[in-house]
Amino acid sequence: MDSSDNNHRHSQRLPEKAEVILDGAMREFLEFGYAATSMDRVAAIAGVSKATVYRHFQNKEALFTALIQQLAQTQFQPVFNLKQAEQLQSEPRLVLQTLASKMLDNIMENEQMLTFMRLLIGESGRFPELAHIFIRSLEKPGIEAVSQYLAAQSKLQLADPEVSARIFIGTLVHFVLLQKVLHGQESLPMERDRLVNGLLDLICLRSGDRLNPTGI
Amino acid sequence: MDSSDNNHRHSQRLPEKAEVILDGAMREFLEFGYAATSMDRVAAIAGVSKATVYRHFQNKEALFTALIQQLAQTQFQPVFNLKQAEQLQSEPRLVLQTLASKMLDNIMENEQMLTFMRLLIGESGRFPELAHIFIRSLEKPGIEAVSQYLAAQSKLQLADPEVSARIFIGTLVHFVLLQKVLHGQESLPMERDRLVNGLLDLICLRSGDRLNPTGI
DNA sequence: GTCTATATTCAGATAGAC
DNA sequence: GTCTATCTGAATATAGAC
Repeated sequence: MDSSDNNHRHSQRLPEKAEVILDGAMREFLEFGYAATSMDRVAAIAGVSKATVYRHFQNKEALFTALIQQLAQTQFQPVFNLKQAEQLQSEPRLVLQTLASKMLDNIMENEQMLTFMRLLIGESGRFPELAHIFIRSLEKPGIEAVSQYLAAQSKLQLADPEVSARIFIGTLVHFVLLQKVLHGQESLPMERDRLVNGLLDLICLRSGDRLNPTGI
Repeated sequence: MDSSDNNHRHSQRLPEKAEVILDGAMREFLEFGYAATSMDRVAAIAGVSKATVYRHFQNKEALFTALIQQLAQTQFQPVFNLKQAEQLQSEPRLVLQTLASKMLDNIMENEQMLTFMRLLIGESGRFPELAHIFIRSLEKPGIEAVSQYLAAQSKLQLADPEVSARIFIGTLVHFVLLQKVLHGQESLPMERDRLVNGLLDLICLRSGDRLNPTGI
């Protein structure tokens, strides 16, 4: 009875079995996808037996959903840390440029993140709850943060800040999707800074700032 | 020897076995994904034996790539038919609105298309050539058509039409991805017309057209 | 060309010893 | 709690008759 609590005695930094299993599961699921990942390999990589895996996770689906939840809420969450300090001390265009840069850096140069996107979108038909987690942990906070920031910039005079936020994020996400996720860099090249600058022009230029050569 | 050409004698409208197999394969791959689709079920749905499937397609990968190629180049190609007639007789904003409407109708209300996007993105890591086909058949023509159209509209005075085209298409694709592919309609609602109008405002409004209330 | 039957491998999941 | 050993079903692919 009292011999069963060797779990939280002084094992604060021995990684729990569940963690080890999740680590192995991450590698496998990200590499092979859901269906092609075998519980045999998950167990082998974690260095435990298959029975142990099944003692910690009811079945393959449960392991997968637990993993995706963990990834969405820890590994791949950051990005939208627009501190108020930064927001206030710069021009909106500079703030947005910094944000776009951070966002693209965090995603495009992180092969694991790209693989995660492939996996999650690919399984979004069979695991709609996981897609929902992705939206709540990543897309929704992102859109809301940008939206609120844009709404607070009276200089920009944006008629619909939430729509502007979706244009901003949508353009960048689509860029990542095309260039990296779908490997379109060579067949459909586009310089990153060129796109970002054009996007910022569209969002930030108030009337009178655009060239105005001929009539009107 | 000469008994082997019963293939193209008068069978012009008896569907060939390969077609029947591809039809069955489409249903299976779209429903279950690549790894979880079994050649047994493909054969059963097509009404042929497994050996027949393997006589027409070298293996599962070959069947899958043949299928995706066919889908990308026939089933899911249309969309960007901006006839010159339409282009010339309307205001750019109206042309773009029509285009956005057609595009969203064609994708958002077509569950097969959404499933196809999930499948292709999900397998883009393991089948990069297929992602490339997707880009060449769908994304590239789309971006180029919009880009050329925008470039020809001198009224719009767009500094970088190709970037504008990417913003236009990227915003719409991301909208589809969020609302439909990832099932974000309830958790992150956005009215379609509101987004499209805001997007058109951003792209089409020349200087002086925006509200200009206070100073400047 | 198409079938039936089968070889072979491997999957998810569990029983029972320790 | 963790292991070894195993059940059961299903997967890809092929051999060989017709």
